[in-house]
Amino acid sequence: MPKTPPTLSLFNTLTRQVEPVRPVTEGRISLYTCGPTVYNYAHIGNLRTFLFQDLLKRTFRAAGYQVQHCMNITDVEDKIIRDSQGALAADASNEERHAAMKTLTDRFTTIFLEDLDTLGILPADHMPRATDYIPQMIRLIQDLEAKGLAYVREGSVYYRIAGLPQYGCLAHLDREGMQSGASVDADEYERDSVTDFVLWKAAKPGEPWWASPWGPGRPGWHIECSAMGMDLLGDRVDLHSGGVDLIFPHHENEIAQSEGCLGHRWVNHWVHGEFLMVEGQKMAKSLGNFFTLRDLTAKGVDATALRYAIQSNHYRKVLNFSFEGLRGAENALKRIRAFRARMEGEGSAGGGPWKEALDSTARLAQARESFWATMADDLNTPEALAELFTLISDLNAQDDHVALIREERDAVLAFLDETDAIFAAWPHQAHGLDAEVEALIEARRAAKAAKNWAEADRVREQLRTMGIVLEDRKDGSTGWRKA
RNA sequence: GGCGCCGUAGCCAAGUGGUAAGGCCCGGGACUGCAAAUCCCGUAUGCAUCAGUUCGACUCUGAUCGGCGCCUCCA
Repeated sequence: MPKTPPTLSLFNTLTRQVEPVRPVTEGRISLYTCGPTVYNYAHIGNLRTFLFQDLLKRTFRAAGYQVQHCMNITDVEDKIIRDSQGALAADASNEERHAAMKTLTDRFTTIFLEDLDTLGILPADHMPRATDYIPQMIRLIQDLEAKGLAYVREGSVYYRIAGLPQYGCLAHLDREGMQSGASVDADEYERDSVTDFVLWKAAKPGEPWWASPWGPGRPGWHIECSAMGMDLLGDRVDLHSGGVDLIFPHHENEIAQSEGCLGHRWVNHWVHGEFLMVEGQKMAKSLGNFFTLRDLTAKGVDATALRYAIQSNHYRKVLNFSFEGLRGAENALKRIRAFRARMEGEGSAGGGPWKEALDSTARLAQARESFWATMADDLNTPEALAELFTLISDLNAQDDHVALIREERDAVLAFLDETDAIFAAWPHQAHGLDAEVEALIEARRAAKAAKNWAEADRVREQLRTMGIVLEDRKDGSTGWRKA
């Protein structure tokens, strides 16, 4: 890797343009990604966003940046309270209410982390839970209060958006438009303006609460990201991301909270991932096309294929998830993995039709350059993968005719490692063979030598059911790979 | 009503002013005992429709049709 990493460009929601990412500190990236609200299983739409964030992070890392990544776990929120308090008696103590909430959020936090692992999503450096940052949130709200940007109504605290000129800059909303579109939340107490949002909610009967300068209550919907983001990543963050639906109100309100407190720009680059549809329709439980990762793996879907299917589409385009697409992804991965296995082996050229000789070193260098140029241009994964595939085609053809030497094969493998560090779908596989497989391969070799084709085919089929695919080579030897 | 996105082959999907990348599927061929893998050839005279700008448009402009999102639950 070069000492100064290459500049990568990303679409910035603030400006609605693809812009180079200029980190506050050269060679380092601070990244805040909005994590889950842990009250249920994540669905594949949620996971698309987390996969996109993983791609974002891995790309910067692979480019040579040191990435400091913070992903929050939101473990206090309306739906969490709704789903965790039902079994409690009306006079349950606050301790009991907190315990019930924690039981629910602990359970789904564990499940969430397992899902991330299944999909090859790297854990963040910081995964703070909102309930561990209540004091920081209170201090932040007090600070906003002191600056005249927050006001109290009946134990709740609201943000006065009229006090922040840049309010609306991310979502590109004007206040008039918001006024007419604003809905009324019957649960809310009186606010100065319907567009003001809540920072701290006064406790209602049956809800867990924390003590605060404004009486018992709990944090509002957006404050945790501001508090934890500033606490863990600082006053100037390079990248902040989430799904497009978070642009408004969540991220707009984070900006209001953080910049109202700091008095200057908090996040330089906001990046948002698009939604996902299923078989051309919105994903909805009522349509029966609502999937969690576990729904899919139970159907035999390979999580890596899902990862590939999602990452082979551009993150800013609506993705149409389909089972046909998943099959296509599996087959595309087979091609890359078979190529990897071929490069890991020694090669045995055998002629065949051939277009023209090529210099594999130069060809590889060109592919690598194109790959990075296209990734640097707003994470254009479809085109980056196209570069990889054309390289594979060219080198397969070359290797058919004149076997690449070990040194050349190793250079190709290094590039596969480099790209796999981003896509996490074609890693090196351990090459150990157990004795049983070894014996079967030998048995087939003997049957072949005796021209006992029926027996040879039977053994080959037996191995195939064990997940081992044999490939007879031109020179008479037999190779194998995992299916 | 306001703001915004999208419509490219059977499916997925880049390109975004200079004459349609790539993947999957499919057909033909080579190689093979047969396979597998791989290679070769083929598969959109056309990029929702119509009109315009231009020497030239999928790419710019306008209109139309269709799909989607946001406008205080939401990945």
